[in-house]
Amino acid sequence: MARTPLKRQRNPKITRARILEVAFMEIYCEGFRGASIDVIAHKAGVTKGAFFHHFATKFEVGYAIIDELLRAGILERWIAPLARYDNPIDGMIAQFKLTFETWPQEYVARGCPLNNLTQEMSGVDPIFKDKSRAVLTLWLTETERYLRQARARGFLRRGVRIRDLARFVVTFQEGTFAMGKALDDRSVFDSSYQSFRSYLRSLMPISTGRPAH
Amino acid sequence: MARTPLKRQRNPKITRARILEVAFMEIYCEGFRGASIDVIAHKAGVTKGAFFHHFATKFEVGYAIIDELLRAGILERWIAPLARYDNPIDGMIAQFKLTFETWPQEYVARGCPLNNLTQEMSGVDPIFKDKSRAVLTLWLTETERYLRQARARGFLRRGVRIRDLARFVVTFQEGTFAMGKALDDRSVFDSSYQSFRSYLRSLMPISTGRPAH
Amino acid sequence: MARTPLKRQRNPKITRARILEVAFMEIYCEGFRGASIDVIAHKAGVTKGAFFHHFATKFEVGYAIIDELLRAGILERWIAPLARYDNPIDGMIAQFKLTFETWPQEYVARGCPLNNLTQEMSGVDPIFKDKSRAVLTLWLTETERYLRQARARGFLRRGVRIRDLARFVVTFQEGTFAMGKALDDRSVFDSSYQSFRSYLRSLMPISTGRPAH
Amino acid sequence: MARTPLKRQRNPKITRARILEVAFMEIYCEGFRGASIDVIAHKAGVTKGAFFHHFATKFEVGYAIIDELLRAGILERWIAPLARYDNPIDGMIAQFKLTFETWPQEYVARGCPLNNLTQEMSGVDPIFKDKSRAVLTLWLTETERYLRQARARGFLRRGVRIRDLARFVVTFQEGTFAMGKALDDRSVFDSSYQSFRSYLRSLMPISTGRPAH
DNA sequence: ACGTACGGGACCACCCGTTATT
DNA sequence: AATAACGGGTGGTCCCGTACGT
Repeated sequence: MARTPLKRQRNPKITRARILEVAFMEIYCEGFRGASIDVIAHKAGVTKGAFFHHFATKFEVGYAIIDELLRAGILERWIAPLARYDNPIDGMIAQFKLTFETWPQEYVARGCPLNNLTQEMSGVDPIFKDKSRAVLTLWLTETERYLRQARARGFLRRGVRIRDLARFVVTFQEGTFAMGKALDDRSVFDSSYQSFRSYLRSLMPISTGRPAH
Repeated sequence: MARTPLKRQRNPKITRARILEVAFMEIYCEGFRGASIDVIAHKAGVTKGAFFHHFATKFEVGYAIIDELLRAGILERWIAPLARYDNPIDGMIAQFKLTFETWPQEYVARGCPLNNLTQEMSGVDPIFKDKSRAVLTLWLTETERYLRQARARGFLRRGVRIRDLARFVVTFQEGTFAMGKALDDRSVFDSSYQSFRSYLRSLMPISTGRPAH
Repeated sequence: MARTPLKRQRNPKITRARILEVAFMEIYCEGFRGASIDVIAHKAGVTKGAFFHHFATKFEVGYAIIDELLRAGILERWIAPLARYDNPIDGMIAQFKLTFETWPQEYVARGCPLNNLTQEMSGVDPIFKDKSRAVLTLWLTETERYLRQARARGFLRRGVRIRDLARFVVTFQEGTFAMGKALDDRSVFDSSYQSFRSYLRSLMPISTGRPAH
Repeated sequence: MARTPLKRQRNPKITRARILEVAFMEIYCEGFRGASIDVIAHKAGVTKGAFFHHFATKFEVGYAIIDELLRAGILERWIAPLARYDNPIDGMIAQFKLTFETWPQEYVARGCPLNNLTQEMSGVDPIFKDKSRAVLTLWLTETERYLRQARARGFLRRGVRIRDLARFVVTFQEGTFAMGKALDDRSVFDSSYQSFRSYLRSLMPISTGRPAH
């Protein structure tokens, strides 16, 4: 059979997606500045010409990662699942646990992709800041929505301030990722889970008493 | 009177300290990779030769920043003050408040220097990871020590797991810095304070009831 | 009445002309090397594919600019008008004045398009050299023709060397454009006009005395 | 004898001068944009690191070429020699002749270095424009000075406008270089010389009649 | 201890041109 | 005829580090 002359693939959507995926991984592993376009292009099996056809600058890939991948990640991992719970508080506790329990061992020391990008780039480039703020705001807003729902359904005490609590929920997750990364020790995930559950339960009405786990 | 030569004083200690201070600021503002040795040297009023005389590599300054500056920062800002409280829980709540209340406005969007460095570099260089882990461990260990003290003094309920709580205390501070940075909004500092205090108080014995703040 | 589709008209002639016009302007403003095909295509409202459909290479546009636009410019601005004068010397003086008086202010600092292209590219590409030489030769030849006519009609002194004078006429115009561009000061145009007229009149027979202007 | 390990030369003045000289030649031959820093560094026997130690940007070399080399060239080739003539008009005619007679054959098609740089870059970068304007202004000013001297000494007719004449002298030289380059024919140099002499003599007082050459 | 010339490498961006496709 | 994906390659810049010199 004649050697097919390495036919040039011509599928822009797939090419772009592949570049984006590879770029995400490279940036996640090496940091935004540590990632090299040459390497990304090479690993994605395209040339730099193709790379720059799909993304005008390196920053643009970063933006796309936030807008397309990380945002979707939050939606999938946190927001969408909450809809399945009658008691959103239970849902949050469960999702918290699930998130960190299923977090791949090799990524413990890598932390949260969104947090990494934000920490590294939000001070450098205002668009990065805007975009990560947008995703975080989405995360916060949706969390707030579910917390309000929880309160309406009687799963939260009257005095609880929804806004502060939503911020706690997100803040503590980010902090947990950061600690896991810094200590490279996933046992902090469980510690965090214990505290997370403990705090949230302390805000439930007394009547909702339930077994200690 | 002898001619006092105005020529540059050759005081290695001072020179080193100045370089370190400038490097810290540059790295804090631009990130480790974003900071340039040329710029650091220039801002410190020395040449690159002087820089490399005091620090063998760029990484070495990073190490020194963690070992000397950031470690000292934790000690001063958190650990040392706790000794002054009879009730360490009150101390932590107060120090949490103080830390974030006095955090300069222009640094809100810059976050925690230790966290920044760790996030950016711990995945790149093992020594960075070791060193930041060491500082974090110090922070955790000392916090644990005071928590144990608190429990011994009856300021914590029996069932509270000290290790988890210590991790919470540190994790939540890191998370708070990260959120403040990402959202560039210091109002999250107050939200975090409310949650922090709320959670810690929920772990106090009931008898210790105190005014609503 | 048949549906006139508003979709892009596929009129190769017009497309080509538009590309050529835009390319001329870009190259005139940015220089040949400074001009980008992407930008030209974009400004012409076509894609790069269309560009390369009409011009095999970037150089080809350059050639077309000389062959079609610049050559026509010389004919219109200089050669054709001379035919309308009984005394070609008067014609040249008048056309010299007209050329520089009507030269748009915003193009003073841009100089002569032909001269620019020639200066930049004649040393790089032999075809550029040939083509600009051809246009210049046309300019020189036609000027010579009119000068000979002038001498035949008694408007030039016997001893005047036609070839040298023709070269002077062209050379000095190029020099004037270059000076105007370099100094970005159109007052040099008037200075040049004074010298041009002064020199040409000094070559007229004495009898042709005329008012001091 | 042991191999001397290619001792690193450490002579900044010479290094800089060598880079500058090579850069001048490369830019003169290839144009500013056509010249490559890699090639310049290589031909100068230094690395890019050394290049950028001496010149912060490519533009800076261009600036230095104008400020240091081209300016000196005008002074040496034109201004200084005029001082040696009792009759500056004769001096200019003689220097005009000398300039173009001694112009190396292989550089005829390259034109005037100052003119080349100016034509290519003055429209692109304002500093280039300023710097070349400064050199041209020097050239014009000094020429004017000698013309005034000539008039004072009775070598020019009363009515001659010094400013216009100075501009003519410079403009026509630039034009001559441009024509020589474009036609790649040094015979235009002689044509220009004839016209130059002819025009300047036409401005001398009648009494100063001299042989036809 | 410090100054500075210099080495060598890497990175982002761009650019011209080709080719598959409609 | 015209589009857009893609190929390669180069170019300027900057950066960390070395080593020579004082």
